Amino acid sequence: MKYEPLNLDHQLCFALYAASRAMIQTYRPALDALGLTYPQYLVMLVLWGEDDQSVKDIGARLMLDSGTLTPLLKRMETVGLIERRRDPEDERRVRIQLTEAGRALRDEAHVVPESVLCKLAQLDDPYALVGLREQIKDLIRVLRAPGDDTEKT
Amino acid sequence: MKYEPLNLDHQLCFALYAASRAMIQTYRPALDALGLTYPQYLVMLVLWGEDDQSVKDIGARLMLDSGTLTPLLKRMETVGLIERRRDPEDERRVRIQLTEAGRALRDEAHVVPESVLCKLAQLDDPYALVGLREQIKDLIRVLRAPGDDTEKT
DNA sequence: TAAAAATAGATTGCGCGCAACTAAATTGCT
DNA sequence: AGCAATTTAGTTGCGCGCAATCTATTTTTA
Repeated sequence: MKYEPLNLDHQLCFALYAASRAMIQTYRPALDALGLTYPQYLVMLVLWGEDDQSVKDIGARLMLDSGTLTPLLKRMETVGLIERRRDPEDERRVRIQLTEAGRALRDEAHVVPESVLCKLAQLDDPYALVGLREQIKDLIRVLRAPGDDTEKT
Repeated sequence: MKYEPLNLDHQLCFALYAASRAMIQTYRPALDALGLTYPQYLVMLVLWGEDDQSVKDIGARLMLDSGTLTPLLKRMETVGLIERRRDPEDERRVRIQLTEAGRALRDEAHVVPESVLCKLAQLDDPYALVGLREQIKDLIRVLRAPGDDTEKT
C-alpha cells in the first residue's frame, strides 16, 4: 500500500490516540475499585513518589495546566485523598499533600499495573515494550521542544 | 534505576497519554486554520477515505461510540462539512456524507501532516517511526482483544 | 520605593470520551 | 404472524483538556 499521509492507518498520531484510550480502558476496572479516574491516579503516582508538591510541580510532571488540575484536585480533596493549602512562604502557591487515606491507598494500587501487564504479556515480544516506551518519550521530547515555526517572525 | 511499577517514568500508559496529547497540540495550529478539532479531523479522514458511512462504521474505525460521535457529527453538520440522513434501507442507521465543502477541504488538509512531520524529522531516527506506529497498532490489538479476565465466570 | 512585569492558581466556556440509559427499527424464533 | 432479542442512534451526566481571562502575590527594575 502506497504511503498516503491522509490515510488513517498511516497516522502515528491516531495510533497514539487510540492506544492511549485503549490503555486507559484497560486500567479502568482496577481504578474503579480504587475510586480513581486515570488522571487522578497519575496525580497519586506523582505524590506517592514525592509528597507535598505545588500545583505547578504536578502540572509540569503530568503536562497539565491549572485549568485541568484545579478542579481535579478539588475533587480529590473532597473525597479525602489530599489536602490543599496555600504555601506560607509564597502565597501564590498551593501545596498538595496526601492525607493518611491517600498514603494508604498506595498498598491497594499495586494491583493496578498488574491488570494491564497480564494483557500485554500476550504480545509477541513483551520486552519490546521497554524500548517502545523510551521511543515514545523521545517523541514527546521532540514534540514539546520549542518549535521551528516561531523562528523568523 | 530499579524497576518500580508505580513510578510514573516507568508507565507505558502515561507515555502514550502524554504523547497523544503532545501530538494533538502539534496538530492544533494547522487544524485551527481548517476550523477542525482533532476528532473532527479524524472523521474527515475516514470520510475522505470512503464517503457515505454510518455512524457505526465511523465509530468502529475510530473506536468511538455514538455518545461521542452523535454530538460531534451534529456540530460538523451545522458548519456544513457533512450531511446526516437516515438510511432508507434501514431506518436505524444514519448515513454520513461529505458536502461539497467537506470534499473541498481535503486539498487544504495536505498541510496538516506536514506541520507534524517537520517536527518529527528532528528525531535521531525518523524512519523508526514507521516501526513505532506498527508496534503501537499491535499493542492496540492486544488491548482490545477479549480479556482473559472474563474467562472462567 | 513605586510601578511594571512575571508568576501561581482559579474561573469560564466548550468539546470531547464514556458509562448508563432510552427509543426506534430490524431480525430471529416459534 | 407475533413477540423477544438485537441493533443503531440519541440523550444525559460527569470528568477531563485546554484556551482565554482574571486575581492575587511576588519579583524586577527604573
